[in-house]
Amino acid sequence: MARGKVQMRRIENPVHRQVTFCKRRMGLLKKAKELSVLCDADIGVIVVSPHGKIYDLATNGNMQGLIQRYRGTNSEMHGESSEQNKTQAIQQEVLALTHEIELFQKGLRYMHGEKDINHMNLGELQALENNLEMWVHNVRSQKMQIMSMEIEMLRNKEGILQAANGILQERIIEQNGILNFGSTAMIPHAPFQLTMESNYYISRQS
Amino acid sequence: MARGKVQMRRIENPVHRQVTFCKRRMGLLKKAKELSVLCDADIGVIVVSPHGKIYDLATNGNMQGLIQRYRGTNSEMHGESSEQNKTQAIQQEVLALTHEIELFQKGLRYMHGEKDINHMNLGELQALENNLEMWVHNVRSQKMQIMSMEIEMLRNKEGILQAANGILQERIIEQNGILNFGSTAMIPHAPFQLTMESNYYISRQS
DNA sequence: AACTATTCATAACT
DNA sequence: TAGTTATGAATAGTT
Repeated sequence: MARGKVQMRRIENPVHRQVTFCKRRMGLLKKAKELSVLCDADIGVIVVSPHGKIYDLATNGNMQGLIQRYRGTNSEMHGESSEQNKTQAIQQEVLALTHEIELFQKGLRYMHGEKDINHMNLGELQALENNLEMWVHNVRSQKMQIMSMEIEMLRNKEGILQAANGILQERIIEQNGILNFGSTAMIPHAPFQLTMESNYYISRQS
Repeated sequence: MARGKVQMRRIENPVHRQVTFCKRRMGLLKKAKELSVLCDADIGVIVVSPHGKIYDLATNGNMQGLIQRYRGTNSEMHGESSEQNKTQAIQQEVLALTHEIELFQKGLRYMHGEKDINHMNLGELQALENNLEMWVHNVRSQKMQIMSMEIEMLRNKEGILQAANGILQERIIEQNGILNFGSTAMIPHAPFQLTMESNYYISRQS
């Protein structure tokens, strides 16, 4: 927000990230307090740093009570027959999270092949991220290169055949002249039509 | 903060207070999201309006897991522990699954570009999954199809030219016979060599 | 940690 | 309720 617009993505430089974390965390908590005072609202903020350190703010000084209220509205299962219901709810949560993980696995499966992403740490994932960009690019250029070579080879062959064709026609005309044949109409032209647009498909792909 | 400095105390005018609550609440949640993205932090915000309405944000999409972690560090504040003891194993499982999801999110981050995967719901993730599979497949088959058409066209052309070549050579031989020329050695064969392996590059890519 | 040049958030207004 | 604008606040990059 100053000295240049900031991109809304993870700050890669660890020092910058740490400094920004400090500054913005303070700003966030300040904003929360202000909102609480100005509008008489009850606010809780929990911030977990990348290293697992927890910072929190509860404007009424009681985060537990806030969490109670939160859980109360989001899963009307607090209070009465607490234990069994809570266990059930948490089990459902486990189910939901497991399902979510399966979705992620599907999303990732196509790109990591044999390696089990479950056993990759953050560093490996970062490396994977970098490698994938190159991977996609390399596979495509490899395929492109192979097919381009094939096309070039076929075009060369086409050129050779055209030249041969021309020479042969010339020779026939020449021989026709020697024989004093009245016409060259016997030489079929239609099958030798070579004016089709070779670059049509290639140019369309750009 | 605009059009005059605001006093940091409860806004008495109910209308002003409600408007400010709306605006600042949105601002607070935005700031929380930004901090989460920029610094790779995990943030939960709970806002309870004066009328008891609850607004919340969990940057990892899972407030429960966040609360679990929060309680983990402040467990001594939790009072009666029978409940927690009986569900502790499951809660830890939730924690582990939440962490696992975070890893997947990081692994996936490279491919969604601008969109913040932290704020995508399951439906959006499902759509992303489907789209990615189609995306990779479509781009590749599109390119493959175009180049295959080009190759096929060139091969057809090659076939036509070969046929033409054959016919022309026949005709020359025939005419040579008519002319009673001693040999056909004048017809150059080398440039017409057609035995090179057309499928070499194509077969290599499989 | 302190300092600005900028961008951002928002109070008042429409 | 939503949109605009003048102004104060937050903060990114720098020292």
